[in-house]
Amino acid sequence: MSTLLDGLNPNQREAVTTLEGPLLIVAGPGSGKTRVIVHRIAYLVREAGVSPYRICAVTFTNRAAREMLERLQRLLGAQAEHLTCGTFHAFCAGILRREGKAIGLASSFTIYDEEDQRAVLKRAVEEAGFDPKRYNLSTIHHAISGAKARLLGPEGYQAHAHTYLEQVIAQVYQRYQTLLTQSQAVDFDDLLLLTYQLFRDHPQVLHKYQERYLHLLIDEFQDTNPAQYALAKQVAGKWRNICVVGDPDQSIYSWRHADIRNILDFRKDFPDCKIVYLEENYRSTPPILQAAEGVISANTQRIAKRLVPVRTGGAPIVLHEAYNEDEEASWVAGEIERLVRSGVARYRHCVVLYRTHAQSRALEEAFLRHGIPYRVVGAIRFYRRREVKDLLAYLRLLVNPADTISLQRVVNTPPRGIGQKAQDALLRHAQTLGKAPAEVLLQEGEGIPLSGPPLSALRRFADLLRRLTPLAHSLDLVALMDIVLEETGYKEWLLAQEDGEARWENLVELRGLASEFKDLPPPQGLLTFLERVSLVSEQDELEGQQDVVTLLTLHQAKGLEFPVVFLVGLEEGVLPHYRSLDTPEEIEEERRLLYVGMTRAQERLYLLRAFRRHLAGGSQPTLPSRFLQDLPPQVVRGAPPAQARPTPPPTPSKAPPPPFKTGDRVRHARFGEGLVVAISPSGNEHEVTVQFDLAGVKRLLYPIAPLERVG
DNA sequence: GTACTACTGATTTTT
DNA sequence: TCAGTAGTAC
Ligand SMILES: Nc1ncnc2c1ncn2[C@@H]1O[C@H](COP(=O)(O)OP(=O)(O)OP(=O)(O)O)[C@@H](O)[C@H]1O
Repeated sequence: MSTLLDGLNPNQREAVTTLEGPLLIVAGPGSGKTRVIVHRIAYLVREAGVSPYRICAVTFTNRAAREMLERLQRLLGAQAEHLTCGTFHAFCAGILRREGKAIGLASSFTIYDEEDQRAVLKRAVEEAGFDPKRYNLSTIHHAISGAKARLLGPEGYQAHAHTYLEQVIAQVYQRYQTLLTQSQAVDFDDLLLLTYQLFRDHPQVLHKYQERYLHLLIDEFQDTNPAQYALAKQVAGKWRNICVVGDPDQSIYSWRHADIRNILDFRKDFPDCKIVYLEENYRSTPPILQAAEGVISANTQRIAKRLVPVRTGGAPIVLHEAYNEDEEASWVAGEIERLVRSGVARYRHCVVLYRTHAQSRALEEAFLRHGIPYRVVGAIRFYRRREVKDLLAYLRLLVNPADTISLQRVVNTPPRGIGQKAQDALLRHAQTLGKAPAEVLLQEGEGIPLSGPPLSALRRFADLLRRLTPLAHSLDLVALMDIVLEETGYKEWLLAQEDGEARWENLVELRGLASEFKDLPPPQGLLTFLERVSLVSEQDELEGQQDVVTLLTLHQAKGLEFPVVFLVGLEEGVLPHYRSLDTPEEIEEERRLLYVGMTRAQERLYLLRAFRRHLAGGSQPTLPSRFLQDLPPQVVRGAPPAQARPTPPPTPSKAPPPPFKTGDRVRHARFGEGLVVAISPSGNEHEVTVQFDLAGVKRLLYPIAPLERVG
């Protein structure tokens, strides 16, 4: 009966059995946070008699959601199916599908991925009258995404736009949003923002969900953004049974606008909240935990937490310095071989973690040489492959003719003689009619200012669309895919391409994935499939069964645990990454990334660095990561720590004072231009506080940060 | 309109 | 080092 509480310590029990009111759980890695969420849900259902239908659990990744559901299925059986369990994005997508009408969004709306968003953005920049080459699309995209994460629509952003660049962005944002709306499409951030606005402006819709969700639970709360927190407050507004779980030291997504201040705000917004601390670590051996503590305690912007290992004994951390990345990889491969041969571990117990995907290459080569089975959770995601996106674009277009980006993608793929000029004519014509281009084609297609071969090519394409569109509503998904591939000539064309066979295989695989949805009634199967494809990424498919070594980025490793962990590339420029060296905040986040990586390990932890590494062309000498200095020597075996602490980065003993003063305008390679607010000496450097036009206030170390005076 | 070549420019992390 | 693009030739 109370087996649910048996495997829990007193604090965990308290967190599981405190059912009423707001609850904040703050705890370090391996302290059982996720376990508490799972058991709390099971307890709510089994002991408190709460209907699973009335519980909503939010996770950080789809994979985490699936794992949580699997664990709950074991505890609750079939009842678990009625739980709502997913990421904020998936949760919002579902709400918008059902309730979007209220804000003018058709239930067949399309979710644009990064690439699609960029295409829209480029067009928005042009249409707003700016030269897309003069503005960095990534900067603008990041700014718009940041605005949305802070719940600012175009008008709201405009109101805060002071500098010229911000004004430009405000106009582009406005245009970008119009284009999305016209295409009945949303980007990732819109999923959150639009749901928030829907709830805000349509109380009757909000009430429905407020009433339903008696309990809301949020995992990895330290990596939520303001929009997500606002949504959580809306949904929990009626019952106020909101339970959030997080660890500020594991916050590693601030670049995606996550904000740890949500934890502080939670205490302010719910002053009656109960706070539970979990202070026992069940995962790692004491040396691993001690080493990780050593690293994280060097962060200044942090509140120390107690974290006591439950386990005893344990091997010391192994530090290894290799000559270059190839030898680093070989060493890892050799060590894994040794562990497996001696029966200490199996392949599937080992994981190799790195800062960037590019680092996986040397490892893969070494594993191939050594005949070690492995799996990389890659950067080139399956669903982003050209041929996969082409087919998906055809499918999207059939359910959402307003989707102009998809139309542009497929209208001349395979080549049909509809070039840039014909496409422009169609787009312009549609614009004057106030309709979507594909709708113009579907309806009559007359009046397009074209003649001759381009016009007949366009007419043939219109016929194709007219033939295929009704099939989306009558055929099952797999049959539909087959017909589309045949009728569009895509299959034939693809197979005639250079690497056509291999790319065709990807479509066969996609078809296999789609078969899961083939039994849903016609348009539903397609809609569900398209949504899944937009929200699910490859690492969500991480299956634990096969006996292979796993290769992951540090970000992907969040929330996982492995008996044996190898962390490679512990060098200045790699970890901390050279693109994250400019502000103390960025460097602290890099340090947290290392902390997250180290605390994945249960039994054995290896830290590696290479003396030389391939960067931008040639092989270059490296310096050991500054974070290695903070490893307590008594828990480390391997290269003497003294070696790991030559002078911190390339700082000459006395740096020159900055050639600017408070009030001057300066330029930074990444943050753009801004105003110097303060300068103060800091060690050998000067800490310069700059109010950037776009990037906000940053503290930078001159001359480490590339700042130059302008004007 | 299409296909190829030569050049440029920029290099993190992802729901 | 390489990928994406702009420009050119057919
Ligand atoms: N009371 C307990 N008794 C035994 N094992 C426990 C207990 N609590 C947690 N564990 C184990 O500790 C490990 C870590 O738990 P869990 O993944 O829930 O921690 P977490 O706090 O979510 O970690 P992280 O923040 O690093 O993701 C798991 O293997 C879990 O089974």
